[in-house]
Amino acid sequence: MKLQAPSHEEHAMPVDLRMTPQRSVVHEVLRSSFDHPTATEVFLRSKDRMSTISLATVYNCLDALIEHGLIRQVNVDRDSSRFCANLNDHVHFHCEQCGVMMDADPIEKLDVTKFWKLPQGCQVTEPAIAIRGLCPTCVDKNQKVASR
Amino acid sequence: MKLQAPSHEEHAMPVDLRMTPQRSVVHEVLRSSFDHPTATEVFLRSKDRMSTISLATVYNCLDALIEHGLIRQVNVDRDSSRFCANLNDHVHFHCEQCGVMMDADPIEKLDVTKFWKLPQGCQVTEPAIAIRGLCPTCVDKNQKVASR
DNA sequence: GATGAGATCAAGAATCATTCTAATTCAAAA
DNA sequence: TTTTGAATTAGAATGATTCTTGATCTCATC
Ligand SMILES: [Mn+2]
Ligand SMILES: [Mn+2]
Ligand SMILES: [Zn+2]
Ligand SMILES: [Zn+2]
Repeated sequence: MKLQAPSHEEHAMPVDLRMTPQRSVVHEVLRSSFDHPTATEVFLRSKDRMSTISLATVYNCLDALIEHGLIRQVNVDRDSSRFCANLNDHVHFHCEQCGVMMDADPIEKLDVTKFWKLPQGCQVTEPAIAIRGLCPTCVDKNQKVASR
Repeated sequence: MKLQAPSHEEHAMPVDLRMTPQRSVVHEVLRSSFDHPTATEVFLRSKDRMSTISLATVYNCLDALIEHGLIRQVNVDRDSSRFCANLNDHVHFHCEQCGVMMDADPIEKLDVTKFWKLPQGCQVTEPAIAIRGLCPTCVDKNQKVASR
């Protein structure tokens, strides 16, 4: 993973990203995906639109799009990174059984210092929240199995 | 990552774990470490106490100890897993600059449904919270650099 | 329109944490 | 003591990601 301390003077919006055909395709794939695909999944979907695109290029495009704030990278544990074109503030619900990942919109801002005693002198950048559980499909599936 | 749906009938406490010399050493290393070492770091520290222990065994021991609830695995993004012998309910503060990881004890229980709109029908198992920021040491270091 | 500098793309190699395999050793039960 | 399954170990395999390197493209300038 690339640790990249956000500098305070950096702008929220991209300055200049040459929107090449490959980057367009990758961006478009993500904007029309709501399941948070992995790099390989993005690669497969991109090939439908541009059969010559390579996995290396998909990784390059994802990096470029992330750096310019057009998409977000989502990590849950050490699983493959997933990617998300929803730029609104949100966290992720992750199904422990099938792996599906869904957006969860914020209701109110969480002040971490209200909930946890941070070590003296720590400066909080951002809490990373991932909500684990069972998606509706898996809840149903389990109920059916249990009642047999 | 090992996806392992927690079954409802499983017991919270370990039933039987043969406490072999290697498992003892790994456990003892973790109980005397407060910096959340990686598997390789656990391996190096274990070698001080048992020079013949192998990395494969350390991985096996960590798995066994985790499965029996004697230690916890901590993941931040896709970095190497870290391990923690603090079994009290707590979350982790992770320094973005130096990578140090510290425990943060809960003040009050967080009800995720108060803060985020979960998709209809989702069953929450557990929220995974990691707090990112700068540790006191890095805050100081940066201040000194800035004032030069 | 031609040229050159720098960005982008792409194939394949390298990396590295982790898992797997298979052979050996160990330990508790019979 | 023999048996049998578990534990240990070295080393190979895996797989996501990053790196390297050469080809290709873009676009400003001539
Ligand atoms: Mn999302
Ligand atoms: Mn801890
Ligand atoms: Zn599911
Ligand atoms: Zn630090």
